[in-house]
Amino acid sequence: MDALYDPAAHEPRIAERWLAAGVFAGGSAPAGESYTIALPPPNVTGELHMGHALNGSTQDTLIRMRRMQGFDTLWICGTDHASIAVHAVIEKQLRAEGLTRWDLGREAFLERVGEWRERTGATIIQQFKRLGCTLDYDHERFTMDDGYVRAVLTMFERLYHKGYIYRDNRLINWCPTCASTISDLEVRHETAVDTLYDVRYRITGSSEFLTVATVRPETILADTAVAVHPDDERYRHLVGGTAVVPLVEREVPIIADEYVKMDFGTGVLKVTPGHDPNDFEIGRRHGLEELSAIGLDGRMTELAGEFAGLTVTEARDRVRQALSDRQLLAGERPYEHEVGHCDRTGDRVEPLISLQWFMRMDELASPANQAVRSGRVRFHPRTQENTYFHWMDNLRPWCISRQLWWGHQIPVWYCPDGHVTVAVSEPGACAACGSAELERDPDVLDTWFSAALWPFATIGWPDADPRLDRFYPGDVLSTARDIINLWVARMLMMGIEFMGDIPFTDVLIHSTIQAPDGRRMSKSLGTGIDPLELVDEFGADATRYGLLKMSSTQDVRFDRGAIEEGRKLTVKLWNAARFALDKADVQAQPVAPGPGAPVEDRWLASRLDAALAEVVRWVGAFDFSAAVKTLYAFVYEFCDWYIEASKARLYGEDPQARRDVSATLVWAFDMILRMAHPVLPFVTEAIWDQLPGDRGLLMLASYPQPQDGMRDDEAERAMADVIAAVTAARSDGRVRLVLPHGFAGEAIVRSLVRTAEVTVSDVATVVVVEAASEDVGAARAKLEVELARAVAERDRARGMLANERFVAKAPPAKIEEERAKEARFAAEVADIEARLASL
RNA sequence: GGGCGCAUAGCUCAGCUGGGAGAGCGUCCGCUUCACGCGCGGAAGGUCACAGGUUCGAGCCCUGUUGCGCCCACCA
Repeated sequence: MDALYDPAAHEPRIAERWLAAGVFAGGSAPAGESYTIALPPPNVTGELHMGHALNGSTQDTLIRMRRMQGFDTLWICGTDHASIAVHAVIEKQLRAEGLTRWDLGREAFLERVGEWRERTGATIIQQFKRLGCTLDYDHERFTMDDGYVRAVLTMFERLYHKGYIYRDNRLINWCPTCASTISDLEVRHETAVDTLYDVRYRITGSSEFLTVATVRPETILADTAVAVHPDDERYRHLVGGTAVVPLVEREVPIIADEYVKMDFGTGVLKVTPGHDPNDFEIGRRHGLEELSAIGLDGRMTELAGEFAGLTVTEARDRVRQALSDRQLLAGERPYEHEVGHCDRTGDRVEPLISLQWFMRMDELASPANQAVRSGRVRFHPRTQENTYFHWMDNLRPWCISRQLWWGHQIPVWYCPDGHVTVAVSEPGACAACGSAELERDPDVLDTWFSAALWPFATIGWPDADPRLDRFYPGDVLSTARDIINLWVARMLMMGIEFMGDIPFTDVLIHSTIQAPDGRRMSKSLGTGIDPLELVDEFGADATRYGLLKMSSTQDVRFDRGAIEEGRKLTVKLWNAARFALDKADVQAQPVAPGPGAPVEDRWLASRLDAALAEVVRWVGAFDFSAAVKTLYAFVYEFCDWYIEASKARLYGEDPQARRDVSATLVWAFDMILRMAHPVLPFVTEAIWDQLPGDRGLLMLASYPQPQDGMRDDEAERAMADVIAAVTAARSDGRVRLVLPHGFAGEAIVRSLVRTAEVTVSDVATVVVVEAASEDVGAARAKLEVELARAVAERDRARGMLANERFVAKAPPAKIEEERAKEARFAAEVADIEARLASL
């Protein structure tokens, strides 16, 4: 074995071997239960970022452990076409060339997207391989491959026929740069400081005015009412009358609506159904006309008269000026409020009325909601369920059509009479009138519409596929918190609707790793840290370890030290293995220490089993940080104590002792490598590789079962004493050891002699009393230690019982507990005293 | 505007149903080269954000304050 472990020299080679084994497809363990995870599909052209690396590490740890435990595992692999995100990237390139997507036209644009995809490729999938992720690469899916498109269109058709999908003229969120609608969830609200203008509306048949406040004077041109609160005494007499909209001189009704806040400004609201979500609702309630002064091109429409053709910002200034000129501007002041922005482009969202496709989700939501409320689907951490419920309880129609080109084109055809035909493949004739003159809806679907099908469209749906029976419903969905509603909620709804069952039972919401300074990791801020650079520098194992250690139920700051710790652990394991391979008889059959084995061997078995049980428990509870820390602590304990202790026998004269300790060491490595493999797959496989005999791939070996029979309290206690005694001796320079009989601690002792700068003659290696010691003094010392400990414990219990208030007020059960403790310690003390006296 | 969460050692974080303040890194001291200096041992370092309250007892429960993060949201 190489003296230095160089991850770069081993990891790619090992990754190749895993891939060649071809066992990631699912179905590799037909006898076992299935265990399925669907990878959240990264964007086609994405690069592996910290979130992917963390999520990949957690999912791979789960998959590897379950595979080793005999489950038939499937980790679904693939990428997302990311409609709007890809548009944003390509159109930015085009802008740099002075072009727009319309200059190219749909076909050329899509060609360009194709080329770009070709060039940047699905590198992210390669990067997952580098991290050691055992995804089902052979069945990689793409949300726009043929089968998947058919699934998406089938879903659209079925939902249309159920009446969940419909076309409507409603107020939608319009992103001017995308030139498309976006959904409510794609709107970010940000604080902005604008100007609030007070504008005067003349009351018809009067010389009086009503003053309304608005931050968007240009929308006055589309006003269709003025509203007051029904209980507002000041204006009650005006309700039913009309007012005149400034500039356009349109007479509009004065209406009463509960929505109006009496205490805001003058308590009078201008109603613009065409450009404001609230006003839209008011308009629908009162049957108001819905006018548009702003067009889909972001410019003022014909309705705006003299302002037609201006951009919104230009129009705002000009309208302000015009109002001012006519003495209709009563005031203006800075105003801080929340403004919607496009999540992708950062543009201010323009609320506009437009004919779009919508999906209502209330009926679909109810069983999905129930699945979580009943606990069939559990979020980890649990608190994240609030996010889910809050959204699910307040669902509004989802605008699913996008005026984009890259994506699933809506499977709807219109005939000249405007009839609608919905079909998965192009129909020959209009379903209503038989006309052959059909034109397909040019719009595409929201990316999240197709993503909602991911857990089952990837394994065969809508066809009958045996994999659907085998791997659906899946088990775990691991993702970031920001797409709980965008994606997780919709997968639950669609899974229940189309598959009749939930797509997974556990939703892992992993932490967001922030930059070391606490800011969000982002390319644009320059705060990003490339996980691949970490892999290059520290190795994939170390990176996985570090990310898992950092992972938590809340956001954490990136800590390079955690990755370094991972590297230390990797190297430590490697070197420990090198020791065993060089010094022990590795041809020995692995033998678990039995009852007659030396105390340090029994201690090792006990500790190893405890650590194993803990790791299994933590991974099962999705606490990867705790799992990984347990592993680290155990490996160090093993190296610092067991390996040191083993040297006495290994380097000693007794051939039988040498054989025994070799058998134990080989056994320990066999166990530790299996145990650590899901977290540190590469280094463990590399070591496994060098063990003698044909063992096959460690990846495919079985995961050890914790066994209570392994626990050996006596050995644990004995070693605890040794460790305590050695530690104390080391620190105060006095070396007075109390060692169990047969304890092979000479290496430690030798080391102590050097450390403490004492000579061998100062060292008393003694035996424990249980071993029928010939050194009574040492045995007495050993018992004294035990006695002191028992007395200390007893005094602690007495401390509680001596507390009068405790006795007076503590619950009886607590007091009982303390009494029992005291009694137990008293008995122990008596026993030890008796044994001391007998010496 | 509503909701959720976080403030514990210089740094990054653990602390389960309230009864002994922890880990890793860093610092300091010492050791060592027969697996590993990517090593070994030890030490120092914390009125657990602040102010109240409940309790015999609070890092943990309650109230408030301050600072930070996130999610949701149709008040011009």
